[in-house]
Amino acid sequence: MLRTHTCGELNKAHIGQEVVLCGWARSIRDHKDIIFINLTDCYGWTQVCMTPAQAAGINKEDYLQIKAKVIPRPPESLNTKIPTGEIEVQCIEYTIISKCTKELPFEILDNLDIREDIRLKYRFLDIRRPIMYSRLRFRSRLVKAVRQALEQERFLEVETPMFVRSTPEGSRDFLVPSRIFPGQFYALPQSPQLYKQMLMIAGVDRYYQFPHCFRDEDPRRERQVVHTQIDLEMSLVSQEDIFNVVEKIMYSAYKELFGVELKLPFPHYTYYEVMRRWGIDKPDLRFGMELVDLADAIPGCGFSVFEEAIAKKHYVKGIVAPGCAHFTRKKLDELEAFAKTFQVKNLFTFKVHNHALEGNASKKVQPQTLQKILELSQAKEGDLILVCAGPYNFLHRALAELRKLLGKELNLIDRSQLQFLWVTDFPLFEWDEEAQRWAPMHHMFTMPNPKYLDTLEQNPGEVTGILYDLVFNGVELGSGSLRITSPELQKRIMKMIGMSEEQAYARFGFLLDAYQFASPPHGGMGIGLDNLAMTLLGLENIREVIAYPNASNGTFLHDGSPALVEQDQIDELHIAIKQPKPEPEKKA
RNA sequence: GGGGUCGUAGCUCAAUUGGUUAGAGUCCUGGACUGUCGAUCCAGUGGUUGCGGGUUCGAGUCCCGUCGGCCUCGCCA
Repeated sequence: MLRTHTCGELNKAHIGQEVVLCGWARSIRDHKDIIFINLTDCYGWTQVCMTPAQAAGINKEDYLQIKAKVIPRPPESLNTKIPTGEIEVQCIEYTIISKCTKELPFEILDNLDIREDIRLKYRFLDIRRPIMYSRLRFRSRLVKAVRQALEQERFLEVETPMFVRSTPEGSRDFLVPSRIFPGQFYALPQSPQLYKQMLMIAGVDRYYQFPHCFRDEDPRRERQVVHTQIDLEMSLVSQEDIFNVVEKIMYSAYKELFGVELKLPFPHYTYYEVMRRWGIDKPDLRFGMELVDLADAIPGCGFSVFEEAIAKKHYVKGIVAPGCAHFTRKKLDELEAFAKTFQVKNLFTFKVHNHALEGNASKKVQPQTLQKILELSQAKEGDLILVCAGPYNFLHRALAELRKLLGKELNLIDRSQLQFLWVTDFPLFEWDEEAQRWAPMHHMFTMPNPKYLDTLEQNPGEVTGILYDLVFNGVELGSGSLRITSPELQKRIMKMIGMSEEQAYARFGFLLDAYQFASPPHGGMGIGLDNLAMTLLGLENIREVIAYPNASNGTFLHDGSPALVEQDQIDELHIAIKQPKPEPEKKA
């Protein structure tokens, strides 16, 4: 090794020793007769003292190897903020191993406020910042804790293919053209789903992996085109068995990372219960403001918007914003505009004033209705009631987002709480308006709840699956299901979503075949690792926990991909590039 | 694909109603200074105002287009 110690480990015990340290010169403080340099590596930093003659020619971020003697600091110069703060090292001799010859695009500081694309382009400098290194380390420890918990439970780590058959269902595939077979393509896996199922058929019994998953969809704050999962699958299990294992994983992670012992088991709620009470399948239970169903107040209310909603079997529901009756017209307009981004057509507000309701819609409904709304909502003096009328999905989404927004703005969230929960019994299908057919909510290999087995086809919308999500503080960490292992049942499901047997075999023949060779019943779960790391750190940008993330347009700024390639390479792949037509020149 | 917002020195920002030579902090360079620790003090370098058009006597500022960042809706079994 070119060093005897790291820059973070020297302390009083080393005083008098001669050591060799390597690191970057992060801060150079010249006091004429003595020069201080913070020699830094990812483990910390050590103050190096140099004479003016020695320090000549050293620039910030030069990479140095320093032979030095460990000496105590003068009592008035102790630095209690860092572990090495009781000592410093007196430079004996040094080598500049590598010069920093360019001006830094930004300073290597933890509290940095610059455009993110610059950080992404110079990611190697960004990661030199201690806060970024600590996030990578956090993630590494998280993976280690999860792995330990899984190994403890006799899971076997198995890698699944990175080149797979394209499955046009679900999200868009990334495709890789075949050189050897013109016109044929590999796909990068959206998830290892089918391959882990086949591992169960293979008798692996308990599988896990931290696979990369590729989805060619527009990225988001909490989403990447390439993300990492904690993926697992188990044979011979009930839903509860999987919950147990995942709870152990989360327990292990919390213990390792925060020294906190989570309370197990996590509570369970059904999908329809969380939708009814919080309007969303991943509710944040750290604060109240549950949705209130106002349907009972509507008959005879005199307001056509409400009455028509009920007549159409839509909903009229609301939430109570505590102490918000003072909101200005402008603020209420903002809330309405916010709600409308979620495709509801209206938002009505009622202020509780002198134990009566006032507000934009209060004159449109009968007085007895107002009284009923007040009772149903249990709103108190000074509260604001926000009411929406509309179809199930849009209405619940809008109210849930309003609840989330107000919970944040009104500071209602108790940040000391760790609200894990399981959401179970999701519907198996959802109606695809565009395609005019039923589509699987999760994926088509999900086991329906047994009680619907005889009547699947009669009312697909009511069928629930053995299908569950793990939710934490309003964030969906992962989802999973028990799988269909019967080829007959699988065929029925495929037929229900409008897939002919021919199509099914063309796409999934390998899996359907496999299930004809006898399979143990099995199920599993996938948890988004990036998302989990971000959430546990309380961050809101997934790129902060990924070494080389993509920017929000899906490009990678650290190496400039995607990029053009040589025509030869394209020719070898037997493909032609169809350039978008250039815009016609505008007349002057 | 839609909407919002931003783009001025390496970085973070300012620049009055469209009006003189586009400023400040920081970084960098040089100098001063026995103890700093994101040192301090002094001086200096540093600009195609993202790019292309247009309006105007005059554009960082107004208009059109375009490119890029971030957020968001759609999308994401």
